Amino acid sequence: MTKQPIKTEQTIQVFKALADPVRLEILQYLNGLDHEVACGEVGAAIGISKTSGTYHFKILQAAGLITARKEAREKYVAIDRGTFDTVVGHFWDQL
Amino acid sequence: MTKQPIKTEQTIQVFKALADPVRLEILQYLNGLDHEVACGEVGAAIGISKTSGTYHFKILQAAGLITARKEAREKYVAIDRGTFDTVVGHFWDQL
DNA sequence: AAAATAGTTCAAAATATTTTGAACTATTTT
DNA sequence: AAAATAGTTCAAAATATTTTGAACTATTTT
Repeated sequence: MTKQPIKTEQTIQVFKALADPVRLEILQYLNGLDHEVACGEVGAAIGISKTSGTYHFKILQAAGLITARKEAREKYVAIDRGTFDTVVGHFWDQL
Repeated sequence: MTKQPIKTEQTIQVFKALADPVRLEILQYLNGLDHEVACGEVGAAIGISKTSGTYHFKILQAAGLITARKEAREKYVAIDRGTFDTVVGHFWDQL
């Protein structure tokens, strides 16, 4: 059971996802909660349009920084700190 | 003597600097060394043009990820792990 | 059944980043 | 003094990211 190396592509995807003020606001909002919330709640809280929300949540999810679960009409999102900790925590080692 | 909060702008600048394959290669090269080297050596090692080097080294330096010192004709660069550790290490705290 | 709600898709426009080459400055070598 | 070397500057072109609005799907409320 040896540790999996992290691919450069994943590292870049995560850093790109983190390198945007809107997405940092989303993460900040989610980080203050200990439960999932609907995308609409986040969007309303930080003042972005639905369309913009769809775009940014997709990037965060693809990077593994949030989890997303669609239930009927709504999509529930929550922060996923594991990806950050893994990718960023091992940055120097496997750079 | 309380810790300084890190501004969102700096966090974004650092993540943006890290979110590029050329710059990751530069950091990887520098990370394997324990001394400064001329920009030209790095550029030759990873196969980029002088112009491209100038562009990327400037971004890395502005983000605080490398130190740069001009001596006569050459510019010597070295990795600066402190910025990464500070900005990224405190990410969740002060998000 | 109609209206409202939550979110998505698509394409166009706006904006930001990266690459490229030519001309340049300053320094070192011949 | 001329040539070579290390890096910079500038502007244009190429590419990537972000924003916007209209039309849409699926679900829930009235």
